[in-house]
Amino acid sequence: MDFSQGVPEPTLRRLPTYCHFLRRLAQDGADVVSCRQIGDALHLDPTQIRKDLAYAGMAGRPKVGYPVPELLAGVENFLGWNNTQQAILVGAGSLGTALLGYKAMDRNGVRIVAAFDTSPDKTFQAIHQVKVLPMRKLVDLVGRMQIHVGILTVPAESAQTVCDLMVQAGIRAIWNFAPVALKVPDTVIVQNENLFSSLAVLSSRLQSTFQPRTLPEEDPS
Amino acid sequence: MDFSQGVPEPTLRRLPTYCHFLRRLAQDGADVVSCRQIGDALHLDPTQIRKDLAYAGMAGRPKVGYPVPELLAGVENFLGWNNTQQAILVGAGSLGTALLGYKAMDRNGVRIVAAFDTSPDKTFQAIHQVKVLPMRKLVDLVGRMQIHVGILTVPAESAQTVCDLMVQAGIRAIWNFAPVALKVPDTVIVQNENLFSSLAVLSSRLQSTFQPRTLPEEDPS
DNA sequence: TTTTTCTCGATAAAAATTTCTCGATTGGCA
DNA sequence: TGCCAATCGAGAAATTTTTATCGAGAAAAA
Repeated sequence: MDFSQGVPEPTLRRLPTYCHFLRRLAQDGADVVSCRQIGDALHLDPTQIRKDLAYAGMAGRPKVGYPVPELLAGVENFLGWNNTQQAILVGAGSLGTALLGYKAMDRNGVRIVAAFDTSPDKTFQAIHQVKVLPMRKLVDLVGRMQIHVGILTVPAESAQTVCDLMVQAGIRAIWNFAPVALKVPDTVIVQNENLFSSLAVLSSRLQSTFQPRTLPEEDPS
Repeated sequence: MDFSQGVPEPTLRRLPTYCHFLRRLAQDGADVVSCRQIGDALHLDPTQIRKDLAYAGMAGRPKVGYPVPELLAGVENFLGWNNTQQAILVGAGSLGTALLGYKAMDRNGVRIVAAFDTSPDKTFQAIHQVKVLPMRKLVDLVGRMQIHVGILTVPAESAQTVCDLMVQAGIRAIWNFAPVALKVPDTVIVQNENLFSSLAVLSSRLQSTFQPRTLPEEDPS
């Protein structure tokens, strides 16, 4: 397996799906699982799954498959989900609030320890048991608690400003929900998440079922 | 340009980003824009942008670029954002609530006209001006209002059941936030959105900056 | 024990996507 | 007018990702 280029992003994106499925399998008490089974359940090609798992360093046994507990632990470990990263969230709007409410976050490698917002209505309140603090506390808290992950759920206009603040505070990785290309030093990782990208794929596909985009064979002019 | 295979998904995912940028340009009163400019702003390759725009059927002029208003209108039209689809949302949890609060949804081709939830605490309330109804009203409302888009923000356990209900009601496209591979007839479009996929890429990358995954050159045993 | 069947692992082929190259077109400027 | 610089558009090349093929290993069945 070629690791020189790092693990492909599509592989990384599929691994959490496997985790979720494996957790359920483990709960049901399954000992082993084959790529075929995973593929059937997840509508994916077994070969691809085998390759993804190989990237994560997992090996199986012919005719048997992979031992479920080891596989789950291995993939979670590979994704860094066993030593949970502490994170801060900036922007306690509706999306920010939703993320604060996600209990599952803990089991997915990230724990939000504090939120920040500019609105005085929100600061010093708690949302889903997480305290919301004013922005001026950010740099100090991040530095003191050695936090590496920042979640950015502010409007597009303020995204770069907040991003700069995060970088200044020592944040190493930013999960960015603002539809903006952030400028950061190349020591900082930015992972963009744009919900509307996904929605665009949907509505574009839906539209083309109504009026298929056909290319004229010959120009009939 | 080859349309026989349809528009590539990566292209579709980038188009909304262009829209967002173009809207700001249009507000600032820019007449024309070149791929270079867009690329600089969005950290993308100009050639790729040119190709994406060509897929959307847009043409520019050498030395000048693309006229901003036409380009914006053209891309929005291509994405089906000018004739907004009505949608229902099922699962008024924290994520569902966040989506209901997204004012921007309207400008992105989808308007949520009703929400559904099993919890009696939530039904017949309104969240962000959208009424929450009990599940039993779903089939009738979808049929009566000729709604084609369903947004699925329920827990994994109930996702397939709700999905079946949507399909039965006549939904043609499902935006699925549950980490489950839904089974649907192949006339129905499913667009999966898994926030944790994105988070996994982030945490995996972050982890490898701490302890790079190196492949041993030679086995030193 | 031998055969059959299933699954992994590695390699190769195919497909999709991104990046590069180059000629053509257009506006600005001397 | 004629040259220069910028940009598009199309095709080629390179890269990445997915899918297919095949041999080997291991359990189950004969």
